[in-house]
Amino acid sequence: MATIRDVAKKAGVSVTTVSRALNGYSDVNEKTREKIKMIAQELNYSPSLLARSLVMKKTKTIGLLVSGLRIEGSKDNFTFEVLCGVNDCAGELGYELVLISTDSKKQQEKTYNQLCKERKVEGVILQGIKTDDPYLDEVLKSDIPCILIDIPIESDSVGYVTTDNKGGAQTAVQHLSDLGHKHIGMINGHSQAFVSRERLAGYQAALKKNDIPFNKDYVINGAFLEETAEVETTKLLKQHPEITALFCASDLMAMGAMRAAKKMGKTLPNDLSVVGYDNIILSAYSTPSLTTIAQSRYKLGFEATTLLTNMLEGKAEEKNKVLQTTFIKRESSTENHG
Amino acid sequence: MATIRDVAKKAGVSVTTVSRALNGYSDVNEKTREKIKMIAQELNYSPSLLARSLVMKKTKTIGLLVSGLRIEGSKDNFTFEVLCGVNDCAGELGYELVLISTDSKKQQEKTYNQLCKERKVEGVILQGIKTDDPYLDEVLKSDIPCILIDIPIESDSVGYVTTDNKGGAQTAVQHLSDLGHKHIGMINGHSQAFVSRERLAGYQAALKKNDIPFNKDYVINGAFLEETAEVETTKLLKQHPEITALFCASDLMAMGAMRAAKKMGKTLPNDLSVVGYDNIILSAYSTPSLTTIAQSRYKLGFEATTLLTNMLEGKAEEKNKVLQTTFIKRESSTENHG
DNA sequence: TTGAAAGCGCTAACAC
DNA sequence: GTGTTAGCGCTTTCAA
Repeated sequence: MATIRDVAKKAGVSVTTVSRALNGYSDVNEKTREKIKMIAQELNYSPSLLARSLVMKKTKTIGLLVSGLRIEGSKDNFTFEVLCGVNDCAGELGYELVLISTDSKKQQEKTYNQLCKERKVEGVILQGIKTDDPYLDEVLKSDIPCILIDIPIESDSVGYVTTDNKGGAQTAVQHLSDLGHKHIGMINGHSQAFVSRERLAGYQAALKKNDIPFNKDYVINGAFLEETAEVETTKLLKQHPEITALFCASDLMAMGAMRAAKKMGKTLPNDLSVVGYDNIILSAYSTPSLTTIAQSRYKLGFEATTLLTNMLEGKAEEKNKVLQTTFIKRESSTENHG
Repeated sequence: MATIRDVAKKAGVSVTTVSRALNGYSDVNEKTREKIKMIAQELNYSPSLLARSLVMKKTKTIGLLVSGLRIEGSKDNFTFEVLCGVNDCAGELGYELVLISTDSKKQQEKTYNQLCKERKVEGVILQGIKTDDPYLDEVLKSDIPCILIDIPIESDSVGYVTTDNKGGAQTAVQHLSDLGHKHIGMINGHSQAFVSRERLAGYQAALKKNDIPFNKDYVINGAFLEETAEVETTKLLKQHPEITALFCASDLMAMGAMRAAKKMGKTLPNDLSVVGYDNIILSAYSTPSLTTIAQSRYKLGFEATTLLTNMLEGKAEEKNKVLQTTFIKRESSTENHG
């Protein structure tokens, strides 16, 4: 591995000059610069980002900290699409990206701060964390700039990006109401998710607006899991056969819910209208295809990175961003025939 | 940020001792070690991996170099699942993971060697690269240890991991033949993919074994894209209405092929049997669900990492691994009714 | 069992 | 314009 010294020696100049030449400083003779560039190329030299970071105390690196990076994630692709967004934005802005994944086991070994300081990431984007995760406290106490995805908390060093979950949910339920449904159930995620609370609020708001009384027995948790949603939906529909429509807090749970309904002998969407949330790939391919609220995970990642780098570079802008959702009508919702 | 010096000062010892104490060397008084550990914790000290790597000339970091990390990848999840496998294995073995993504634009700016040397990755896993990509030459010339995914090339510093593509394809086509199909088309990927060549070989082998003549007009390329496959399938089926079965080199293309058939008024699987390759999530949810050859992208990533770290640690083992596939029967294939 | 000193590859004051 | 020097935070000889 050629170092800066090798280049300097061969060019007959000092390492300083090489450094300056290669980094585009103006106070260096153009001829010298050319020569140095030539030699650098000859020697196949590339500067060590390590050494540079050490002396500059800047790594130009951000970390994407994912809690629970698991293969199951491929069903909704949340993490992957966020990653794409982060990667694209970071790339554009010249930041390196390191992927930090943790799970409860790892978290016992290393604190959030350790994880970040070790690798000298300048800032962090946090995805997939529950509101009762101990890391969240650490994040808020830490002075490492951080953007939370889908957790609307803000502090000096912490911002967030999320979508208009309440609005999205409201749109979904309004749609069902517009179709004439009066008995609308909800399959929510879990209480440790902000988005679940918001989506529930949206559900309630829509009911209220349409003078439909809120019945708490109509709302169950599916843990954002397809299987759990299937099981819970079966229970719900058995207990409340008057339900003709379901709003699910995720498309994946909607898949489970639809399967449950089918297994009970219901015909979709005639016997049961279902609206999901997310617009995952599957939702366009299922039978019936799923009416849903689309949110762009990619944008979530991209905007998170924009916010984070703004923070890092001291640009005094907003530290949070709320993205809008889009309603997508497909086959799984239809007029109330009940 | 507390440094090793801060700890040393507070503990009243030299930095050398702190280093030794914290890194578990035996030649340090246990009492001193305890004291140092205490103080380190107090100061919230975590050693700078940067500085350590610089002096040790070891980063314990591997890079996952992905060519074309794009949101479209969420349809087949190839990259994501490989990433999960790499991440899990790297985590187990104590390696850091950096994600390096390139595209043709970036490649003009930086060579493969630059990309890797800059970040001081000790080894690389390469995914998503075509056989005519200029990076591939560089990889083979470079002395940076590298594992290629799905490109069976080996050299001193290069190994690979792939699946038994020929065998998988053969199984798929044998299945169609067993169902009585005589006119079996193939939607292949593109010629710049080794897997395409292998799968074609498997297709031909199965035909031969069953005394079905090979007709090159029956094989078309769908570029591994759903839309292209749809367009090309339409042409193929119009030109050769005698075809009753299709083997597709990817599930995604199988989706396109099925859509094409449906649009032509065919009933699936009665008018046309389709077998895919990959076992992506979608294949279980489509209508009809897709018979396919399953390959584990996760294992691909995991095994790649195992091979790579073995190389890095000088363990003289095989530098390649071929994983087996699994045949998965679903609804899209049935007996020849033609 | 501990410490002093050198050095990893680089950048940045400060001279000249 | 260019070189000298110091130092980023750490590990590792070599002495003591």
